[in-house]
Amino acid sequence: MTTMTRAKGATALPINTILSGDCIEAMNSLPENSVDLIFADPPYNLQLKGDLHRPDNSKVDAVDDHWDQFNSFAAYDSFTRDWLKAARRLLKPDGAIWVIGSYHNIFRVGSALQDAGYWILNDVVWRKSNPMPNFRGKRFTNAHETMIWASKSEGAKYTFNYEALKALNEGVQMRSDWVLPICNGGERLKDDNGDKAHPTQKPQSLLHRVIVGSTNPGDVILDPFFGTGTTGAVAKMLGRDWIGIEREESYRKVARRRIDDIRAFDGTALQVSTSKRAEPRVPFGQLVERGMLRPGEMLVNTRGQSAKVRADGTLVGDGVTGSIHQVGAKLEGAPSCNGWTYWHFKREGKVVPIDVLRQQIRAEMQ
Amino acid sequence: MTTMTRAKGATALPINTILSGDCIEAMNSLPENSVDLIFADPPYNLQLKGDLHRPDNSKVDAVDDHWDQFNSFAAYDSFTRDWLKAARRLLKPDGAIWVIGSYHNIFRVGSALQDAGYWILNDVVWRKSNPMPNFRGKRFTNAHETMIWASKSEGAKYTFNYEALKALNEGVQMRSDWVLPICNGGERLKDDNGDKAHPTQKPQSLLHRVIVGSTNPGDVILDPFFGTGTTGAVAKMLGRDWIGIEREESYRKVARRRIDDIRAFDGTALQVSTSKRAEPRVPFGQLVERGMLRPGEMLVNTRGQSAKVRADGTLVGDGVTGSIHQVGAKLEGAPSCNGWTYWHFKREGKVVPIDVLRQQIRAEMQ
DNA sequence: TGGCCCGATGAATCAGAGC
DNA sequence: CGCTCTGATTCATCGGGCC
Repeated sequence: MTTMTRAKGATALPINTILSGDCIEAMNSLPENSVDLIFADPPYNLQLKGDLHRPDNSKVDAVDDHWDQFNSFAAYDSFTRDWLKAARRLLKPDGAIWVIGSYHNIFRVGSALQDAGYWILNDVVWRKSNPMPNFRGKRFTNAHETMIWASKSEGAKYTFNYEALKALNEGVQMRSDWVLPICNGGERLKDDNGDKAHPTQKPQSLLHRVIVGSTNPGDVILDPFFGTGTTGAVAKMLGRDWIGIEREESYRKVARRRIDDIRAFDGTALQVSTSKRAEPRVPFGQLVERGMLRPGEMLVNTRGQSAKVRADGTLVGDGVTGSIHQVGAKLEGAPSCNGWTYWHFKREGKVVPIDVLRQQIRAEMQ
Repeated sequence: MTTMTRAKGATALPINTILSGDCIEAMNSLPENSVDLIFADPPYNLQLKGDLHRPDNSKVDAVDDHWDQFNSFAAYDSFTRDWLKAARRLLKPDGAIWVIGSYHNIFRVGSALQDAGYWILNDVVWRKSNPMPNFRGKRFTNAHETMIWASKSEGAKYTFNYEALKALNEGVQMRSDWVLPICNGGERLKDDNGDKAHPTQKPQSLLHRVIVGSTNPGDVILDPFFGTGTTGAVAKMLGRDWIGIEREESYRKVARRRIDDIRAFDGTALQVSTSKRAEPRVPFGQLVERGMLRPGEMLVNTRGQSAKVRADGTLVGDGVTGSIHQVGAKLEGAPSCNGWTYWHFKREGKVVPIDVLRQQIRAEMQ
């Protein structure tokens, strides 16, 4: 699988190869100004305390691997500065970098990028369509991760395939928020025991969008935290060259086998990246938040019975508190009720179904 | 509009007032540990080079006000550290802060928050349903902003109205990505010339969700970059007290007029759904004391296993003696168990969860 | 073969009161 | 502060087994 090409300088660039060892040392062994794109999924520095159980008492498989352990923010910052510096040396002047992270580390990474002279082009939010819930109800569902896209320096002529991304997005300009499912099912790589081969494998759809949008065929893409090689797999499919760096032999082994099995331009696994979303669900509470209905306002049904809107989007009526559907069902003595068509509000003497307001929101969202 | 209350210390807290002047000095004049929530929309440190024009050659009205100019990252970081420090002094130990920003500044802010000892709880993405397109087609549509929600320190007992937010989201737990429209139309405040009064006015819907989710009625909310007072307006509507700090008289004037025109929602509309955790605790032994269950009576789980009730409110089953929770956990081999939903008793041939008896007691208590 | 039900699981900084 | 005990808490998806 190893192929060597000559870079501008004297040193060879080991394209389509997985390098072993520490990523900073490995990067420093490569020629400067030789790489078109870097995609990096560094350790997130999660600081997990005790165990976490689901409500059904099953235990959550935590990311507690040794490679994610740092003693302090200072240690993490130092590590981040070092690998970002080594990475920047490798980038061609018009090259770019993507880094993915969560709130645990992404603010450190973003600051370090700016301090190192990179120029941030966008932050892009990966909105997970199926994230793990917050089991204890103590915070918001952690439903996204953040990617930072930056050029090597201000004013660089980075690659951006605007029309290709627009086509991927059904003819509409690609936005900075991408809705994509997490990596599971058949795409999730298993080890010989049938367990997941890597705790944080990224979906190919995410890399597909990154690579289509910010490289051209024949470009060289480096991933210094290669893991099980999603970057290399998608790069190969899309006719780009790649270099991976990975410390753990177990990950390298899985990645090698995976990439060897891929033929270029075999995009069957990527169909999910263009799949259409279902019609957006509009929570009734959003009508209250947006001021379309006031807390305290009365809704009425066709029989003239009424219920009061509360600040959290629940209704109070007939001695019951609950959703528009629940209170409607109670009033009707029915097992269920479509609150959207059941309830009405008054404006200028007229009685209007609340579904009209939902239609307005959907029209804006289109 | 000015109201003064006495804080714990000697200094008065000027609630429901807009303070003028520099936000750091103003914050330092207020008593420490006196504020429940801080919402901050600091300058974004935008670095716009030259004017931006739409495809039809019309000029985009950029954010280039003098208050948004910083000469370097170092100057911006210094400013950020200073106001975050002053803000942290004001927060009650169990208080929290929200800061909103874009990729230009949010990584600096996030790092500074962590360095100052705040503890990040979530980052929340405001996904704009109608953002300004990227006119030049050189980047992704900048379609979101990022908010960071943090407690004053690790382990603090921050306020999170989980059930209210879940109700707002039609019964599904609230995620870290919020889809809300930008502020325009009638909500957008105009100055006397009919131009927009403030370049970055935030939508009320955003503040509604923040305030419902992380404060209780009667709490004090401080906004050190008050602008045209969205925070104060929504706080007043929702029955919270507020303090604004704003340097520009023109913004203060618009904000004062705006907030004076608002009336608060009535008390029952402000009540939100609460968690079971808030309900009074009922010892299982009380069911025995009150004769709702007899000592010697057998309880059963859904698998038909049984345990005997003792006079002191403990159970004996499977060779174990202990609380309803302990014996249930032992039978399931689980780390914990909610005995109230796990155990059932028999009456007239029917199997009834013991939680029904707890509900009876709670109904009598209310 | 199809439909339904059940179990498993995913980058997670996930409790609070009482003594 | 530390220890003990109570008891609250989940969404989307995939795959396997069963009828």
